[in-house]
Amino acid sequence: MTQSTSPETASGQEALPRQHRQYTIGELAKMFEVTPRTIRFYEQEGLLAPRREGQKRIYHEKDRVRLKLTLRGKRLGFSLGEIREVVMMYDAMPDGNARQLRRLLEILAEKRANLERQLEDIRLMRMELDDVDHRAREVLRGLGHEA
Amino acid sequence: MTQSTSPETASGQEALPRQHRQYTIGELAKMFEVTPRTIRFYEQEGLLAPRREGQKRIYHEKDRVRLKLTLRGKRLGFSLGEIREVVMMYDAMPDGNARQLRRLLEILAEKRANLERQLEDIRLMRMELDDVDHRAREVLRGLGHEA
DNA sequence: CAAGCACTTTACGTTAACGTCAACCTCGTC
DNA sequence: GACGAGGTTGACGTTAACGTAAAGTGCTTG
Repeated sequence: MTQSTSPETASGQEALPRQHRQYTIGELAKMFEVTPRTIRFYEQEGLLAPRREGQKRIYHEKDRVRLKLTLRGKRLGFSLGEIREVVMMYDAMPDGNARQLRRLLEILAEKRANLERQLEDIRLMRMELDDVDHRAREVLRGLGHEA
Repeated sequence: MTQSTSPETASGQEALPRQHRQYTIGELAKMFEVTPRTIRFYEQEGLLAPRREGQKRIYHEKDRVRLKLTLRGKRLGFSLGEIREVVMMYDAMPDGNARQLRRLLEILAEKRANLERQLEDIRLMRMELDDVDHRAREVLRGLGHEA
């Protein structure tokens, strides 16, 4: 179940030249287990900018990667706004002026600091989980022996 | 600035026996850089249960630790509900029945899995930040030389 | 051609996690 | 005894990140 879109979708795609692969909104949605609504929302927030073919949105590799990064950022607790900051500046880099670039470096430093703190938080949280786990198991053992 | 409450607050506390330390809501708030409102909200959500002295809330070490854990959980993206699940079950452990304990172990496993994924996310995110960083620096160097 | 499916826009609804404001107590102190 | 610094309880406001429902477009399939 949940076929996902890895096996050729039995449409007109054979040994696709890779990189030119296109996706519909529904395909991307299944791929990442989000709803189309979410994807449209990210577009509205300036995180994606798929081409249009008539009305319909057409997504390419670049869009897919962006979505992937966006979701990863979300899992790490970044807001869509923060994610946009980095992603957009990254795109604007080649012709970016010095001020923009420095600003980008600043943001990156912030993010990195954030990640480091999260690492520490995870370390601590793990220890506490271990602790609770041990206690729970011990109590369970106790229950087993007494009954 | 931001005196925080580490130095004796010049009240009636001298060489405090540690552990019996009490806190007002405002003290805790400053300590953790949250507002009193936030702390009251956490209480309302069942995450804290300070004693009362008349009207006023009095917090002890245990409450402080709980708040600390709660905020750490938040930084890791857990919802208050999730945090409550673990914290409350932890408190109910000693006299917990087997089913409850097993349920607790389940939850812990979930949380741990979550943390592992976050670790991986952080690893990847770091690499990408490094990448963007390098590119930005290079572009900056280029700008310096040409002008 | 009618039905069904995937897509579209528009717009209002929802939830979590607080912020903000009003109106009130209760100290110590000037 | 007025006052300011903290504390208290409502109660309503706000923001982010979507969910959900309505109403329409376009293809292809029985």
